[in-house]
Amino acid sequence: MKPTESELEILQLLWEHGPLTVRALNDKLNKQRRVGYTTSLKMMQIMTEKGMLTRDTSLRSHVYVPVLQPASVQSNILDHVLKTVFMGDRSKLVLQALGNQHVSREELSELKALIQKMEEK
Amino acid sequence: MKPTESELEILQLLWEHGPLTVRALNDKLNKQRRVGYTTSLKMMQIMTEKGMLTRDTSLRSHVYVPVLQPASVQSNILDHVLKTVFMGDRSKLVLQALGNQHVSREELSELKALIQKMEEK
DNA sequence: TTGTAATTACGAAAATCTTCGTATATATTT
DNA sequence: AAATATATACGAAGATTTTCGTAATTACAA
Repeated sequence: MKPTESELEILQLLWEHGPLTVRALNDKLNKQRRVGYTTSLKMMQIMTEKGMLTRDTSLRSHVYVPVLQPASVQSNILDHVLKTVFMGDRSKLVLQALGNQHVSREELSELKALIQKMEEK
Repeated sequence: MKPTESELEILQLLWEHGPLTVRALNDKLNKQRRVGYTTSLKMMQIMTEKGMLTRDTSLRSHVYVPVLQPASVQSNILDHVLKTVFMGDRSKLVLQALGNQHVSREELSELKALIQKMEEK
C-alpha cells in the first residue's frame, strides 16, 4: 500500500481537514497548485478502488474518508526511506533529520524524555 | 535532482561498492531482483545524461561513478518526506524513526551529544 | 582469419501515473 | 418546464519510468 505523490497530497488534506467532497478537496488543492476538478475526482475514485479511501454515496456529492491513518503511512514510508536511501542506518537518518534545521526547545525536551525512557530499558 | 526508485537502487550499490562497470553492477542488482543487463545499462546511461553519474570510457567496459554524495541525496529526500508525509512536523518524524525499533547504546549517546550541542546554541 | 563472446548505443514497447474532455445524470433556478 | 449549474463515470491522451530487443562495435579464442 504505497501512495504515489499525488495520492499523498490528497491524503494529507483529508488528514488535516477531515472527510471532504471532491469539490472541497479540489478547492484546497488549488491553493497549492492548479488542478482540474475532474482530475481530483478521478484520483479519488482510483484511491477508492485501491482501498485507500472510502466514500459515503448517500448524498449527491460523495464524501471521501481516508482509510489509512497518518501514523501508519508515515511509518511505512519512513521504513522504506530507511532501507532505500539510508541503507538501513537508522541513526544516520535521525541525525540527518535533526542536524540541519532548527529544533525547538520543546522538541528537544521531548527527545530527551524519549531517550531517557529508552535508556531505562 | 530527484532520483527515481530504480535510480536509488543503483546509487546505493555504487555508494556501497564504489565505481562499477555495468556488468558488475548488474550482478549485484540481480542478488536483489531479476534485471536484464541492458536494462541496467540503459538506466546508467540515462543517469549519466541527467548528470547523476559520470563514467570513465577509456576502457572498453565503462566504469561508472556517482556524482551525488549520499548525505546530499539523503538530506533532499528527507526534507521532501518531512513536507509531504509528516506535514513539516520534524519531531514527529524523529520520534517515529526512533520509536519502533531498537536503538543501540552508541546511537543513544551520539544522540545525547547532539542534543547537548543544540541546547548550547 | 573466422567465429564466438561481451560491450555499447539506441529505439521502442510496457507499465505506471497524471491529467482532462465528454457524456450522462441529478439538482437548482428562472 | 426549460435552461442552467453541478456531480459522477469513464475513456483516453500525455508524461514519466522501466524494461528489453536488436544492431553495431570491439575483444577474444579456435
